[in-house]
Amino acid sequence: MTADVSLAPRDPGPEGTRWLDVEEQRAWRAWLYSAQLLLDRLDRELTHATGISHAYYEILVALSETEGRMMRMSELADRCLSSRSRLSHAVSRLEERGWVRRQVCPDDGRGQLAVLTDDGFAALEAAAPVHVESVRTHLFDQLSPEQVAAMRDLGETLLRHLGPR
Amino acid sequence: MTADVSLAPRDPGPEGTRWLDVEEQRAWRAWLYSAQLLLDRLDRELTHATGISHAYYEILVALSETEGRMMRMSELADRCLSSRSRLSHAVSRLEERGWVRRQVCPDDGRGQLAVLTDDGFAALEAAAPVHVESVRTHLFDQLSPEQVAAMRDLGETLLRHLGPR
DNA sequence: AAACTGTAGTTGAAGGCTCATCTATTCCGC
DNA sequence: GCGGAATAGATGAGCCTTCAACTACAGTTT
Repeated sequence: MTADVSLAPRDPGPEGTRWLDVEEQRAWRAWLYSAQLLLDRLDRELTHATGISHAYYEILVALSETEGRMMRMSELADRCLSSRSRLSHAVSRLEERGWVRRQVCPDDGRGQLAVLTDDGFAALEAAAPVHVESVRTHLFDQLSPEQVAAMRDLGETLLRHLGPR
Repeated sequence: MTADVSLAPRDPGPEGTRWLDVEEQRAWRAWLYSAQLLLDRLDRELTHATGISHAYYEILVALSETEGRMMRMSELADRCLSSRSRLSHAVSRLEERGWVRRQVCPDDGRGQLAVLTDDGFAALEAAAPVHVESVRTHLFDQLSPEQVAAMRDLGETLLRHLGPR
């Protein structure tokens, strides 16, 4: 029924590949589908209700949390799990909206600071309740406290392996 | 520390928004980051090792699992959690690679069948072990059997809410 | 069978992401 | 303080996704 296994029957012998068994496939598919659907749903609802994609939202949030509402580009990229290039493009677009501006970093002539403007902060303030409600509706309202604990445990376990680099 | 809450202190009163508490934030952040990192990692490893993105991989897998290795476009889109438009573009690109071809649906003159070619199947056969190994390394090898069970439970619970529609 | 409505799929434009490349600045060893 | 290596960030091309039309066929009504 699933991806990775449909091929297993055709290459059954002991040839080194650690194929997934039926239970693993189910777990994997359930995780993958739910993750894709949830991320997609949250992004869509936020975008349609506020005009801010989840990617932009994360940038605005990161900036809003710092002293002075400003942050070095590369630090911001790390926080947002974004590549430098992607962040640079995104900040350019946020600049066009008037929500962020760039400023040369005083300490390091190579560096740039991304600064959240008042308009940007206002946009974030308007979007936050919408997003939180969305996360509640599609995630927390669906889960028991035990499942929330398991979700956290799972996430933190994977994070220890995957990053934060 | 996180997104959704950084704004909570500034709008503390009882104004209707069900903000996340500290525990919920941790769970949410852990899930979000781990999901983004894992999806990204798997896609990157597959793409770099085989030239097949995860999105393409899912299309090839879906086709490979059917009788005759062919499927209606819209059914394929549903299986891959893809929009019709996105799938249509993707199939066009796979057609250029010679991995899929289109064929008018005999039953329904409006419909198209996407058919996996032998080359496409061969490409999938080459990619599958790479992908499975990646999923094992970054997911299953990191988790206890209990965590795998929890992951499945979580995914299935969310799927009941989010779809499949 | 003509007209309407709904469904299947495609298309093109616009925005977003990735990758490779490029510039500017800092750091390091001498 | 000079020259090379490393770092910060920007940029442009190409690919991918989305969105809003658009075409074509099917099913339904009259």
